[in-house]
Amino acid sequence: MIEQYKKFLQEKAGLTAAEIETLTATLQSKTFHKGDFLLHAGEVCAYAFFVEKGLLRSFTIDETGKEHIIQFGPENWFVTDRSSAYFHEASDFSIEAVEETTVVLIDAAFISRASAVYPNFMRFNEKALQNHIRQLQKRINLLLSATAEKRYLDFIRLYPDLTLRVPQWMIASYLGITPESLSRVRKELAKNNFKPHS
Amino acid sequence: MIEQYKKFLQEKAGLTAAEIETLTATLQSKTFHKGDFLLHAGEVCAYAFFVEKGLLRSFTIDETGKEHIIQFGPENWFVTDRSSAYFHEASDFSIEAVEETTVVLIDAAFISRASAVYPNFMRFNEKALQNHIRQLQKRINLLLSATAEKRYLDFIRLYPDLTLRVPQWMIASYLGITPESLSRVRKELAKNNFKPHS
DNA sequence: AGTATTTCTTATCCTACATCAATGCGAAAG
DNA sequence: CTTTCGCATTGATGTAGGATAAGAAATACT
Repeated sequence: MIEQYKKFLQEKAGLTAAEIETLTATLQSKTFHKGDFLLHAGEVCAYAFFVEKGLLRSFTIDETGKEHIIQFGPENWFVTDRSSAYFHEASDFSIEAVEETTVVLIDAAFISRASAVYPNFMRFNEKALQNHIRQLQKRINLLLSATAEKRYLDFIRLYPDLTLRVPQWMIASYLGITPESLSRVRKELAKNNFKPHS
Repeated sequence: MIEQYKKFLQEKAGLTAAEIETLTATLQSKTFHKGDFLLHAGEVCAYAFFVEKGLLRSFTIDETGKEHIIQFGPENWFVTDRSSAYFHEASDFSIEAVEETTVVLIDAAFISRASAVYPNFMRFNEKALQNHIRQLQKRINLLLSATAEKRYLDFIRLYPDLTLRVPQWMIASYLGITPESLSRVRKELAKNNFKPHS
C-alpha cells in the first residue's frame, strides 16, 4: 500500500490526484519485520525508502565496531543513502527496520521520470534536497557546540514521538553519547522537574 | 576577473568555451580585504561566492559567543549558505575573507537561467548539491566517532594546503576543539615522528 | 627599527563524558 | 512459572579535552 506516499505527494508536491495515480502506478511497496535490513553497508543503495508505516534507522559502524545512528525514519520520512544512490558507490551505512515497517521503493528512474514530466515534482525534489542539507547543517552545529543535555533536549523537541518509540540506547547513539550518559542526563533533568510529556 | 570560474565550468560542467562566454557575460566579481565580511549572520544570503583567489571561511556564533567554523573556501570552492539562499531566510552564518579574496557573485537567477538553457549545467549543479551532502554526512560521522587527533589527521589529509595558510585556532574551531587542545594534539603527533609535510 | 597585537605553546587544574562492572526489571521464550 | 535476554540504571574510576593563566613567538602597526 502506498496511500501515505500519495497523500504526501499531493500535499507537498502540488500534483493532482490524477497525476499521482499515473505516476505511482508502477511503484512497489514492501514490508519488513523488526530487525530486518533494507540495506547493508557496502552495498549500493538502489532506493529511497518512503516510510508508509513503522520506523527505520540508518547507521554506520566505525572501526571499533561502534554503531552511530545517522537518521530515524518514522512515517512520512525518506530514508536512503543519497551519496550511494546518486554516485552508485558502496554505501557507508546500513538501514534497518526498528519496528515492522512498510516502505515505498523509490528508485532513481522514478525520480528522473517524474521530474521530466512534472516540473512541480522536480521542484519538490529539489526542495527535499535543500531541506536535507539544512538538517545536516543543523546537526553539525549541535555536535560542534552543544552539550549532551542540550542535544537531548533538542532531540525530544524535534522528535517527541520518537522519544517514546525508540529504545534509549538508540537515542544515545544518535546523540553521540553512551546509553549510561543519556541515563544520567535524564536523571538530572528529572531532578529539576523536567517533564518531557506533560 | 572570473577566469578561474570559467575554467571550472569548462572542466566540471562540460560546457563549451562559447557557451561559457555567453553565460558568464553578466557575472560580477568582487574583491574583499582580509577581515571583510561577505555575509553577516542574520542577513539573507543572496549569493554563492566562487573563490577565484584567496580564502573564505563561513562560521556560526553560538549563545556563549563562541565561533564554529563551518567551511573553508580556498580557490575554486563555493561558499554560501544554501538554506538561506534557497529559502530566503536569515542566515545562521557569517562569511569572512581570511585573506585578500576575489570572488564571483552567483545568484539564484543565474543558476536557474543557466540550468534552463544548458542541461549540462543543471546536472553539474545537482552534482554539486549531492557532493555537498556527502561532505556534510562525512563530517557528522567524524564528529560522532573520531577523537580530536583523528579529526585533525583527516583535516590535513583533506586540506593539506590549508594547514599552512590558516591560523591554527581556525582549524581548531573547524574541528570543534580549543586551540590549546590542537596544540597538544600536534605535540603528540610530532613526538611520534609525524611530519605533516614530508 | 621598536612596540603592540595576535597567535602558539605549556602547565595546572577541572569537568563532561566514557568505561567497566553490578544490579534491577520487564518482556519474551522455554 | 521461571529463565533468559535486552534494556535501563547506578556507582566507581578513568580520560580526553576544556578553562584558565602565563610566557614565547610570530605579525602587524607606526
